[in-house]
Amino acid sequence: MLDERKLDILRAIVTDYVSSQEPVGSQTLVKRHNLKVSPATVRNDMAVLEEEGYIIQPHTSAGRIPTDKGYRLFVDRLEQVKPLSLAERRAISTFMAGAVDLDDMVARTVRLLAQITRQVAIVQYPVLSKARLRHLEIVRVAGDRGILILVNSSGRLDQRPIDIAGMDDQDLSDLRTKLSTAVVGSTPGQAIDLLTAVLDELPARLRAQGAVVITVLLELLAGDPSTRIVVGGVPNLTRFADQFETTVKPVLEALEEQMVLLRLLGEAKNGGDVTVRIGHENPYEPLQSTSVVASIYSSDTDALAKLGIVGPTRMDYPSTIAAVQAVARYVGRYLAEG
Amino acid sequence: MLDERKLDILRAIVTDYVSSQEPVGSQTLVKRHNLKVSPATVRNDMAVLEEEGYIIQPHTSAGRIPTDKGYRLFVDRLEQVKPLSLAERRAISTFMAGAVDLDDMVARTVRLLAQITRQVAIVQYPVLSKARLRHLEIVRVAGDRGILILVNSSGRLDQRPIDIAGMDDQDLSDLRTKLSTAVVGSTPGQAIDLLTAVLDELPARLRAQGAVVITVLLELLAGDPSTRIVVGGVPNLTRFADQFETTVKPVLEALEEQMVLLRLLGEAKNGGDVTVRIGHENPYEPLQSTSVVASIYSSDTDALAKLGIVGPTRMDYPSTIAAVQAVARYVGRYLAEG
DNA sequence: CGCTAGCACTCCCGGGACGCGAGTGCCAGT
DNA sequence: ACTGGCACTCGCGTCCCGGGAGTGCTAGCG
Repeated sequence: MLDERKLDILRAIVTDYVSSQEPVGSQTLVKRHNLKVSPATVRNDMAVLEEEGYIIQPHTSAGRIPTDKGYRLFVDRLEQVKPLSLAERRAISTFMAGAVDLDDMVARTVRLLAQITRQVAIVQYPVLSKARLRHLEIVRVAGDRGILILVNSSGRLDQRPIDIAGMDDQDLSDLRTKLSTAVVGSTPGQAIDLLTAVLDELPARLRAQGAVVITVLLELLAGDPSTRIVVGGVPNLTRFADQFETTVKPVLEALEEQMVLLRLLGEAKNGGDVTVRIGHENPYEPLQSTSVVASIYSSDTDALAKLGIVGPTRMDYPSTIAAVQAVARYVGRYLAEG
Repeated sequence: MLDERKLDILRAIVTDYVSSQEPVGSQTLVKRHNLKVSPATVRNDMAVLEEEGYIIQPHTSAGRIPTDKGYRLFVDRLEQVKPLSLAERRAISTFMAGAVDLDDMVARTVRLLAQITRQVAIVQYPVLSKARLRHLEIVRVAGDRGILILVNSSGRLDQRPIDIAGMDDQDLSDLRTKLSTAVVGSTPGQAIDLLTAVLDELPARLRAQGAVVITVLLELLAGDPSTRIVVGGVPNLTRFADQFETTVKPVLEALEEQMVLLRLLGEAKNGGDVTVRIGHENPYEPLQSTSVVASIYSSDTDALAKLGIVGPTRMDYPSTIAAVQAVARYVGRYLAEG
């Protein structure tokens, strides 16, 4: 059905269209890719590709542009991932090297990704399901208000305000010790199980307050902390001002909605490979003419979180995929090392 | 020079132009604001206003639009701040009521502000210069890596990774106690002074490590934590797609730069009043055709931080100013109460 | 049978002409 | 000091038209 030459032609159409942003015709195609056949032959092949749905004409007597299906085939079978240049690799590692804490690392990652892909970057905060709790603290802030603080082995800090009315410093200290000994050293999942038993061991005097605190603690442990998502490189959208309605506007709207972002990154597979979702393949209606390139990043075997970019379907897939992959790997490695 | 009627006309031009987004002519002006004079008279007055630089014609034989100077006069002398509707006030308080912690509060504030002004909202994290340190903790995360944690009376948490190679748990505990007793209860400013003395009191064995930790701690205390800025309502820019080059693009670029945002909010005065910076008055070149409406928010007498919105110069100043003012007050009150 | 050269056809796009309408400035009159 | 009237300006939408890029088809060639 599609012989080698037709695939070559499709590949040429995609790359040309991506770089020129204009429908590409048979003649220019032959010239630019010095094919060994005549424009007429190319036209015949293009007619077939069009029948099969890989390319379309915006209007009669215009060149062809790839359809989503065409991009899909291109991504699946035709492209080879471009290795990053040495300069780019070096940029990545120096960029990440200076990170001082988790927040900073995520901020740097998103900037880095936006910069090398020149698209809008999305990075989800790491979820360390296997991370162990290292520390639990209760701090009196003022009067009846306190804060419950959790620290885990990845350096992540969680906090939640709690009501500590009616407890003196000794009470707080006791409660803290009880909770701390029960919970420190275990994973969030284990901790949830362990906590239910703690309440019974509390001195009667602390029961009521303890129950409140434990409830908050359970929420904190169970609540999915992965909800946090950071976005960067939004000004890159200005490159697509001509597609305002189809690209800029829907992307801006999507970026404001954490839920949408989660779904966009959502089905990135665990295979370590990069997931590409093209146009209508996106789980979010308005992003019909954009693509999402996403990947899981992880340290060791523990799946951590996802990151990716959003851009027009008409993007440079080989470079973008390579960049996302590289950044995901570097971040994973960085996390593993600390 | 400018009699009452001319001011009325300027006021009418501004409000009409803001709502219609089209240059406004003498005839429509007379009709819509049922002025007691004829279009010809209005034209004469407009000629004067134009000479004085308050309005211009985009081209001969078109209506007039306000200049930055015109908006300035309008804001300074002509408008009266629209009180918010009851529904809006109620929306504000219910919106803020559910905040669980500082992060959440800031997030809610930015969403709220974006929603009621329908512009891009900017909120700076509160800086509590008078807040007291409540707690200091050193946690071993893994092997040689630790975290230094500070909690202050406003519920803010700061953290910094530290190298704790060569210290056992007892050392850590000692160091923690020393630092904690020295510092807890004082303001960041005082703490900086106090810390310099602490090093001498440390047992010789802890000197080297202690110096490192104290250095980090000093950085943490001195470093301006107000750098953090949150942005929201970016999709509101889509309303101004027609002014892509002058409004959307520069704003998107400004939003990416924390420093620029700080400068934009920068000179909001302490007077509790709202600052309006119109067009060329902005300290950032590319924002020539946008205005910034900003205010300080504070609990009690302690100045906390700033918040505001960015939008086209052609915006509804009375409503926007009222909204920014109201939100700033509510947030301040909320912070004061906890 | 696959490829190619030639050719007629389609249709987008940019530029020029044109009329409409909103708006202006000016002047004479009240 | 204001107003009515009037000639003038100019942006904007519409239409028309020619050029050009690109196509599909067909006949011919190896």
